[in-house]
Amino acid sequence: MSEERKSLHFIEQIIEEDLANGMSKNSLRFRFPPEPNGYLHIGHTKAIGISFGLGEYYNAPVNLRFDDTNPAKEEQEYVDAIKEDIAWLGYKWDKELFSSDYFQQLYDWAVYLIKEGKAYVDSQSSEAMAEQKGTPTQPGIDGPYRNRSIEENLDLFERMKAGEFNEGEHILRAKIDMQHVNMLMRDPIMYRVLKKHHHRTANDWCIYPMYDWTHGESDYIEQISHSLCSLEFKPHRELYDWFLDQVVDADKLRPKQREFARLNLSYTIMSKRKLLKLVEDGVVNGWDDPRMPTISGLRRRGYTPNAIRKFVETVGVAKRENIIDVSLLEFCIREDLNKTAPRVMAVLNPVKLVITNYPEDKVEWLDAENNQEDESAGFRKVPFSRELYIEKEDFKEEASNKFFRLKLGGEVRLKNAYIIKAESVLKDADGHITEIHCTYSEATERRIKGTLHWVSIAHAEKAEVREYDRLFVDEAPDSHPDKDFMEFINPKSLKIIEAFVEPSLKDAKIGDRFQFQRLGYFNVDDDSTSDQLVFNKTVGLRDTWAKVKPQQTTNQNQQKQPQQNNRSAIEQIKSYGKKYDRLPDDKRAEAKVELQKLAKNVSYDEVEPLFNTSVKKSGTRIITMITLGVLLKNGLEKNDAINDFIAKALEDKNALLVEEAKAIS
RNA sequence: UGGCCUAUGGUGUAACUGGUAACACGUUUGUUUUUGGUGCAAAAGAGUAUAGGUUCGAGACCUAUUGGGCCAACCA
Repeated sequence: MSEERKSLHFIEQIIEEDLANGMSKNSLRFRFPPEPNGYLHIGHTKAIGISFGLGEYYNAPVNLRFDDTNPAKEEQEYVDAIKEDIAWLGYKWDKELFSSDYFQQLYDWAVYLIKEGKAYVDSQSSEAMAEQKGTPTQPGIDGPYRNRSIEENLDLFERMKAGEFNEGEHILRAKIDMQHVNMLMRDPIMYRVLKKHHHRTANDWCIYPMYDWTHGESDYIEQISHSLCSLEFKPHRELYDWFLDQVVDADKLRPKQREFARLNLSYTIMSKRKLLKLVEDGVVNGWDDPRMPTISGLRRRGYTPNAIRKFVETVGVAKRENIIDVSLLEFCIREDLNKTAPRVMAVLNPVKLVITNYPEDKVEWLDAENNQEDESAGFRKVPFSRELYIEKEDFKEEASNKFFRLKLGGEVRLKNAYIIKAESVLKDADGHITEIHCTYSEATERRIKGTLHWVSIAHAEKAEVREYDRLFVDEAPDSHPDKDFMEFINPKSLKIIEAFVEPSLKDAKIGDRFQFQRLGYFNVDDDSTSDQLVFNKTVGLRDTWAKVKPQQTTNQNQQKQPQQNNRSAIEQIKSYGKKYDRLPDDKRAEAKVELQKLAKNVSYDEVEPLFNTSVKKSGTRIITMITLGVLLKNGLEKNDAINDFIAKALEDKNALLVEEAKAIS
């Protein structure tokens, strides 16, 4: 009946509008333009998801364009890695292109601009140019070379291209306006001399175009309809349009740049430069370290393309700064893996358990369900014997009845096997438990509260398990102006464990994903070999028990109060105004106390404007009255404005207001 | 001493373009369960930064204020 209309995000709305205004659906075309100077990270997946997602939604082509205009930083290795990552995410690009494909066209256009008197060669030092450029609040001034003749500019530019000059001697600038309010419009640089080998054009060029000169023109050459980028490029739009104005043909499609807020994830960083530092300083073991927020890191960690795509879809597209909680990412991967990952038993922190009434040489191969979420997953056999490992955490000699696990005299179910009862323990000289002695019962139909996972010691495979914690201990490590992000590195982000896993895992292949029951999701790491299994912990299961038991620190998201502490007292008082008269009695009393405290830090000048508050906003008038009361008590003299305000309040319909007014009249 | 962008539960996004705030995560509770997982059900949590205005009616429009972000690389 009611067609479920998916609400469109603002970029889709812009496109819909363009379509409605006559743009053909066939001319829709997008692009994703990474610079091949590093690996793609989770932040890029948002940009990828938007452009490629739009391509899928409108059935329009999406180009993959490498923005390779700075040979000093770019390498083929990164080109290859980026392609691998995008393909892994499951997106298909239409054409693979490079900005360097357009170097000749860009050069020709630059010559044209010079001939039109819209570009010139500047021969000053970068310092001198920076000085003339002014600041955001101060206009720039024209440089001495700004009015060189067209002939001289043409000659110089040609010689720049021919390699006659060293880096830094000359540059080509657009001639726009040195007084422009937008810094980027103050004669931006179009070309610089760079005597560097380029990963694709080798030594064909020794002048390279700058981003602004390249990007819009490349979009135009490719006939990109909507060029989407992150918010920090907003000021570039004006220049993007200016450069386009110089070359566009009215018959051809003119690209539009639009900007969205980039993705930020709590407890991590997204800057390529900073990620590179983590790699170079050996904080992590490479770009694909499972702790890295790179796509390759997440892949190695065991994340699935589906989960990442779901995540990007869930965070949405808007224009305000955001920090998304990692718990959302974790939710997405759990949701996916829960449906697909085979269940398996592994013990990470073992303690030996002996079933005293089970024959010593007996072995049973029991049926275990592979995945109860997936009927087709079937069953496997797991070996059961007299001596097992269970998790240390799953046994306590004594515990409250909130503890559903094994305790002396208590019963518990062994997953896929029998019910056991703990009878006694053996301890070493230090009092550590070395063995738990139990008896078992084959009557498994009974209701039993706890179920434990286990492995048979004789049959278990040893495996290395790598457990990861977040890389940073701060929610936003690179947002502190006075502190370096490296200060927040979590020294315990990697924990290597010798674990025991059930024998069916012997044949696990690199990349295989499992749920270790009751523990979490794990995948087989690239380092795994035929004699040594290595697992990464992708993410733990949701663990409501962990919240109940006394937590020893770790970085729990401590509930932070709405940070109004740094807001001024009057601002805080005002925020009470909205709700004050709707508060229940007890809360209102508390609020009043708080208000009176805040009022001590408020001056009369701050309160007076509130006297004009419209009659219908009684809450604001009440809090104003209370604040005023405090001021009067502290020696403020009544004046006409105050008397007026009180007099009006006394006649008001609102009983609370009348009451407060009476109190100080 | 500027310009541009932005402001909705703890977090992220919605609100059919002006009709009284919804969805997801997170949290809590109940239930199911041979995973303290999953599933199912429910609850709490914002009155939309502040003030003024337009309007019968504003989260949405206008004005001012406040907070946050971006802009001065021969980087992208």
